[in-house]
Amino acid sequence: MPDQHSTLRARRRAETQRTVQAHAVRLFTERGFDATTVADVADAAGVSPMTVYRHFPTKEDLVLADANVGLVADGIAATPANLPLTHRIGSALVDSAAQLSSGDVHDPGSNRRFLLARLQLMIATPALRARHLDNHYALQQSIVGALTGESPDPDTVFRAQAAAGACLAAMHTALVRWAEDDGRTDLPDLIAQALAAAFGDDAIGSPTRG
Amino acid sequence: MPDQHSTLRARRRAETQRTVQAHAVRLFTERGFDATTVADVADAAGVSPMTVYRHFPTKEDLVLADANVGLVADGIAATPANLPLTHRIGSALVDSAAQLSSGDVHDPGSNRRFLLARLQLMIATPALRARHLDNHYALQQSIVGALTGESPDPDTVFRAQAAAGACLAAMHTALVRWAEDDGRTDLPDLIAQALAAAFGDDAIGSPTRG
DNA sequence: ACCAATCTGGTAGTGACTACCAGTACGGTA
DNA sequence: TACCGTACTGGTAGTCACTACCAGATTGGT
Repeated sequence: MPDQHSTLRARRRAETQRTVQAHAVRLFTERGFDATTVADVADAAGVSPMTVYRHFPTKEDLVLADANVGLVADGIAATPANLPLTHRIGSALVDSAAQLSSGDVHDPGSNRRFLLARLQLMIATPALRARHLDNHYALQQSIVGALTGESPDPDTVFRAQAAAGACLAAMHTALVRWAEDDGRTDLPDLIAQALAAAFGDDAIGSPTRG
Repeated sequence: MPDQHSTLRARRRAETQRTVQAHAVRLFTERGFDATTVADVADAAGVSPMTVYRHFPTKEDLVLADANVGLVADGIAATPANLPLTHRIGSALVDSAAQLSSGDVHDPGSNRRFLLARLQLMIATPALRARHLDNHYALQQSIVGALTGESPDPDTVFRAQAAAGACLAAMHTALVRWAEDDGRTDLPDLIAQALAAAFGDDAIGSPTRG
């Protein structure tokens, strides 16, 4: 069997995923998440309900699915290990946000606009908000992994978990504010402000921004 | 209409709620949350499935429902307003945990044991974990309300939200550790340690413990 | 004894989600 | 070019959470 699967199949698969997710986010935004059935999404995307479930395990994943998982953890590993934990995590979060929130605010097809629409859905819909916070919990574990490496010391892991969870919660506050402002405020700035509010104004090093 | 409803009706209602929830947590722990249907819970509790839904809006609420909401917010208001935000929130969290986690570890009918069983379910089951984190989000809002009062200044609210979210995330790390240790460690101590790991060892004032 | 409010239960749905099965298109091979 | 294993897609039937809508029973106050 070919371990490197064909590019054509993979591209088609990614294509349908993007199409289905785009139609889903559009319909959810227009009519509301609960008022839109999976069958509606399937019809709009021109596929069968079965195909939707093949690509997205649950209806909620139509909004939550994100290809950019792991970006933060990679950024963690690139920070100097001698800094305090909250320093390292905070800088990585700010940098990742700078990468993800790039793009034009007014371009409706931009990645930034799509991210914003998904985020607004996640905040407004209870079921999505809950799942979104649980994703943060998973992200926290990957950050802890990047911070502690193979260290089996329970106390080290515990401290890293507490720091990572606190940083992510502060970032979440910034994300909510960003969504409420409809993306008009600079997201990395908001995250830095939230981190400063939680950990003190001097707790965050100078992020890599001009 | 009588605004103060009869004590007999209220007591019976609370009684059935306790019974149903106790059977639910027991069955969920024995067989797993997903493998147990609401009908199973209703049968075990000796009521109809309809009655279960009258008392608990969703299956998840059978585990999540907690009468002790508002305890933290009350504790916040009792803290001196001149302390840093994370100080005030942290002390209130430690104090609330001391009240809630009291009771014997070995007494299977104790409130502490029941709280522990529910917490272990919330951590092990993805759907419950997500809802639990969303409850923390609601708790965060109530803390912010207790902190800021009627202040309409957006920046004040933003800073309070960031601080409250960060403190709650640190507490959650402590809760997970407590559940993993099956309640053997002192919960207020764990929370204080988590807060110290996130905000620095000197960030938490002396909690009201001997 | 009577009324209003509440609690409880039954029925018939909707909708998310899951096997199980069949048809079809792709990718590599002879 | 013909062939075959694999993956993608679709249909059917079913489970289960959850929701109106309705009917009977119980409680509290008049």
